[in-house]
Amino acid sequence: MNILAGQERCPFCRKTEFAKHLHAHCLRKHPLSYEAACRYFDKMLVLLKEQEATTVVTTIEDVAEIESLNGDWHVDEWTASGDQLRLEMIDSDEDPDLDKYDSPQSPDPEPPSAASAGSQSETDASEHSYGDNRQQHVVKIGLRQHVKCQLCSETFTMASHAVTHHLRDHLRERGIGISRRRLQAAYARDNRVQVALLRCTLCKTTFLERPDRRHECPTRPTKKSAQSVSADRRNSSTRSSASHSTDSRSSSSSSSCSCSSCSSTSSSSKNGGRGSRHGAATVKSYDSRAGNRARWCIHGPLKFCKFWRLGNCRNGAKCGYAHSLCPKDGRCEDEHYGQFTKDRTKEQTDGELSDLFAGVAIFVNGYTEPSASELRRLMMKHGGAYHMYELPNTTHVVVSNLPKSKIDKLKPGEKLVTAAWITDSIAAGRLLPDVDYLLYGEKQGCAALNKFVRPADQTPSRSPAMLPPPAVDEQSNSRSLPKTSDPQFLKEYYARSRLHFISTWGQKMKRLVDELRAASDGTFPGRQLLAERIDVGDGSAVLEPVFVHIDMDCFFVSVGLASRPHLRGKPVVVTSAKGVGAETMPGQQDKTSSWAEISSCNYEARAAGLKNGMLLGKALKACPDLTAIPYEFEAYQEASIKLYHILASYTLNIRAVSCDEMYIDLTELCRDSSISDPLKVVAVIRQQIADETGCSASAGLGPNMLVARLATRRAKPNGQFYVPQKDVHSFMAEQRIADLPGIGRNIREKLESHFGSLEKCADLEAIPVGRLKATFGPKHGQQLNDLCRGIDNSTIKDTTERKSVSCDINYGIRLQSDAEAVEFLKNLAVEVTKKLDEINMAGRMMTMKLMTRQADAPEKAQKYMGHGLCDTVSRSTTLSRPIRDDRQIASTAISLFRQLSPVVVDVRGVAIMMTKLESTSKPSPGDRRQISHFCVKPTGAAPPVALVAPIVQRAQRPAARHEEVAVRSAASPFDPEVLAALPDDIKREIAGHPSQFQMPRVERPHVHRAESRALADLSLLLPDGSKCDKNVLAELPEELRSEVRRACRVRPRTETTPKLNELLTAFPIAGLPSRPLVTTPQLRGECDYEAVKKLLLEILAHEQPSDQVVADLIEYFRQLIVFGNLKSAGCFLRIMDRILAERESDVWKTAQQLIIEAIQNAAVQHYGCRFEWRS
DNA sequence: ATCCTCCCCTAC
DNA sequence: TAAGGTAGGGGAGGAT
Ligand SMILES: Nc1ccn([C@H]2C[C@H](O)[C@@H](COP(=O)(O)OP(=O)(O)OP(=O)(O)O)O2)c(=O)n1
Ligand SMILES: [Mg+2]
Ligand SMILES: [Mg+2]
Ligand SMILES: [Mg+2]
Repeated sequence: MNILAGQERCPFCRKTEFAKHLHAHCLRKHPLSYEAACRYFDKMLVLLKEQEATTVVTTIEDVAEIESLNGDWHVDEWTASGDQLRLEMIDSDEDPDLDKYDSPQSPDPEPPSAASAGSQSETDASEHSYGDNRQQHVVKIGLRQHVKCQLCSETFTMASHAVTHHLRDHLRERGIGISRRRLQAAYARDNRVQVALLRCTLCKTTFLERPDRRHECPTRPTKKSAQSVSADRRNSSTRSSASHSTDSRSSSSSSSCSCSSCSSTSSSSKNGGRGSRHGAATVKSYDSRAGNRARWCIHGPLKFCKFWRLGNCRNGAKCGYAHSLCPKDGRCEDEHYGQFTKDRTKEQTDGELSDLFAGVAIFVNGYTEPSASELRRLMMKHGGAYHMYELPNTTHVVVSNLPKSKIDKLKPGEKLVTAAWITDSIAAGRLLPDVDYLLYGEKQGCAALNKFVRPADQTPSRSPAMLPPPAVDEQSNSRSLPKTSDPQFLKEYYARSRLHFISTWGQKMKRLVDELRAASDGTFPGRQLLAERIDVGDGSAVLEPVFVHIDMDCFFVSVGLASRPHLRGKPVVVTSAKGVGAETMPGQQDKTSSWAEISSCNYEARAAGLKNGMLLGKALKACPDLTAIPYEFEAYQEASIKLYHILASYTLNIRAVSCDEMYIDLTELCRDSSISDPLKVVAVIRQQIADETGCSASAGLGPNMLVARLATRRAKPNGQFYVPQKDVHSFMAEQRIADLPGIGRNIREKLESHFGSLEKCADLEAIPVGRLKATFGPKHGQQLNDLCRGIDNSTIKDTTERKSVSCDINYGIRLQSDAEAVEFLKNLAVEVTKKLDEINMAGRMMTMKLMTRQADAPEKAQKYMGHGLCDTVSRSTTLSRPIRDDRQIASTAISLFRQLSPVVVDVRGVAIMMTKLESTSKPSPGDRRQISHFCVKPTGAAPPVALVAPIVQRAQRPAARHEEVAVRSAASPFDPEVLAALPDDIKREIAGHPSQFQMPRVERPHVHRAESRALADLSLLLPDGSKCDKNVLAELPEELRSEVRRACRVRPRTETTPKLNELLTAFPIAGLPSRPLVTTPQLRGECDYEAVKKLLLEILAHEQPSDQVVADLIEYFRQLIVFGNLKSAGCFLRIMDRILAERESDVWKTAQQLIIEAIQNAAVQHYGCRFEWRS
């Protein structure tokens, strides 16, 4: 199998150096995460190597790239001062003559001194004999030096992508975030940078320093033949020390070297190949952090957790546990990624770890000082456990006060302590007796929770349909969610999702402001009211600009309480969790573990530590007296519209932010009306809001929007606060950094990890902007700099037009089959189309985003029907022209979905996003007139009914229901023999991810994953004379094959692609009937050319095509294109063209256009060029 | 430099 | 049970 060697062309991209390019494909072109791609590639290399005993690494870049998987580049020191950056690497050689290290008599290797940096020799890479077959490839890389690969003699210049890439990774491991780009810039300035890499070619152990001469490669010189290696792999019992696991992920647990001294270190070599390290005392690798002890986080063994590398954590938000310190030994229930439970523990770099709290497990109940997250960090650091919830083995509950409710919750054997117990113990350096900090109470009767207390003025007979969803059919029977693919599912979901509502309203309010501006006659009725209530035109007008930020206080709760005055003063939340009324259901359901989110909580509830977005269960623990009221979306919308109309009666210098929030620029009003005190104006406005909506609003005033917004925080609840320019500095200095808009949890943590604990803006101000930019990038750095100084030059007018339209559903997605997925995508496409129609735009680019269950996540998420722990992948495609037709959107979406080829049953979230929007001059067919929902003056008596007018349904076409031309694999999904032939570790991997493979799955027999096409595609695309042994590919794990397939599928986007017809010539195999096709495009079950032709002629004979027929044809042609059956596609298209040319029917003409357009889109997507079918 | 894709982050 | 949507800004890294 020489496909990887030499100059053989890549069957996919026609380039040479297959491995390199496949790797590149893996890295860039397919939707797996980078880490996963690397792993797969790595695995493949090992596999192929073992089978062929041929090196596949042909360039130094490959070596370096592979090494990056090990994280074995090592940065010894990093210093930065101002813009000067200096990197010093451990240097393996002060003496360029590396051979001397081989000789046993060579002087003891000294750790290289930093001073040696910059004195590099010409020798960049050398190979030296290490006795027998043991060899060291020493690759030195230095600035402005050429690096020569010993293997292929290819030379590279310094600061190659590969090098900066790895340096970047290593800096990240050390908590230093510095981009590749900046590293490269640093290289350009500092020629002392060097990197040394020493790697044993036999066992692949990598050294960062000169290897200890005691390194004894466990791989004996006897070069095994491919056969014997194979034999080894087929029978694990015969494995010898020379055939260590090829996959480090399993090597840590199961590979054991027959050599007694080997066991402890065998697990730490990621690329361990066939060897383990003996006596490699000088080895320094990032694995050494693990201390040779297998450690686990919730994702499995620590060393394979892709979230582990701090700072390198693309999805870091999702690993909620301190790696290696997971309180539950690798399993945990905390999948919630929201702001309150995500609680990713920061790296423990400050101070010593200890076992102070060994055996102690705390649960923090309510507000504490220090905060729960700090307590958690402390517990992690000092050997204790931190429980998100009260668990049976919780030993201490930490509280700061002791309301009865907390005593009520006390379980036997549990101790209530103050946080001081923990802090004092740490300060004392020993575990102080908890008895001094205990807060005991007698267990008393359980406090009952009033749930969903009805509005005081309403009888229970009020339509229950008005509870959360105003408009949902009752016929959809209550208990469970509709099937994901059911059109009812989306409808119902959108009727109940608060986030959908507030998101939609946010957009609508922006439009409302635009409409009000457009409709304005220049008069402002509100200013008359102003004139009545305050002195106008008396004083001198304010000179400086005045911006006001207005935000309703706990908006949803306020609206809800307007009809429930008896609940005022009590802690109240709005949530979807349906508790039955306490009065009707005596057995109070226990909601203390509810995963429902709180939408809004009032200020009484906030006193107990509640926040918007918190989980109800957690909230109830912190505040057992809580009252929950249901959503009243109509009422929120009404209040919101009133709010905007009120403001618009004073000024149209409005920036809509959300349904309960906006900025206004009062400068003009104050100047025009000669008002000296803007606070008086604001007071009048707020009073009017309270009068008309029954809800309070707060306002912040400042010289810009940023300061105004922060002033609002101070003003809340039901207040106002003005920060004039002269006070800005002092005001800003005391603002908490976390309160700055735009600084969320992650950025705050990153800030802290880089610059230590920062509390106030004054602390942030002290950090030079250059450092911020170096850490966060130019824009974010500047933003941070400006934020903490209260600098904000943006204006009220929001001139930017819409950039994207998307529909995301990440809840309730449970798909059983490909057909269901297609149905759902069609439904979703309709929603996207509606949104595009609303704004009269069409999109030229589509992005599909999928969330899929993480391999080790349970199938049932903790939150009912939630997405659980997921990986996210996305894929986008640029279309030949903007589209806004639901069928085209659906077809593109289906295609993208197929390209992402997820395990359908594991899909937990789907999003379609249209970008590159262009406004459509001409409304598309079936388009409705734009309806202005909002330019209706709300009056107290007549609620703006028009505002909630249901969206006009599109003329219902029969749902383009077509049998997906199912791609079925004739072959058995996964051949057990192939499985048996795989190396043990691969088998284990397979066993660990059963869903990745088509193992017999009785429960889901109908799932035909797109991967089943992999082999077919390969067999179609591989040139006949290829030396590529298909059997080898067949032996790859299926997931690997699918990677290869994807790599093949993904058209090279950037390089010039051969014309499709040339491709056809280049791969004439596609149409050959002799070639056994594993899968075949089918039209109505027919796949034979003549049969399809006959069918096509029949179809074309009809007077008019049905939508169904058009959909079938589109899908069939799409399949032909995807499968490379271009000849057939061309023939059929020409037949169709010929026949339809003499046809009168416009319907057929349109259909033909649709079909051709779909085909061209598919062609562009898959081949990068249009299909010239007429020739 | 600047573009593109695939993310990540934040806010309501 | 539960309804975890969306838009915009921006960074990383690759291609050109
Ligand atoms: N995670 C969140 C945040 C907000 N909202 C909804 C409910 C809020 O009432 C409304 C407005 O959000 P705000 O941030 O303005 O919060 P509140 O108005 O509830 O409180 P505040 O007084 O702090 O403005 O948006 C939500 O459903 N979920
Ligand atoms: Mg609010
Ligand atoms: Mg809720
Ligand atoms: Mg708000």
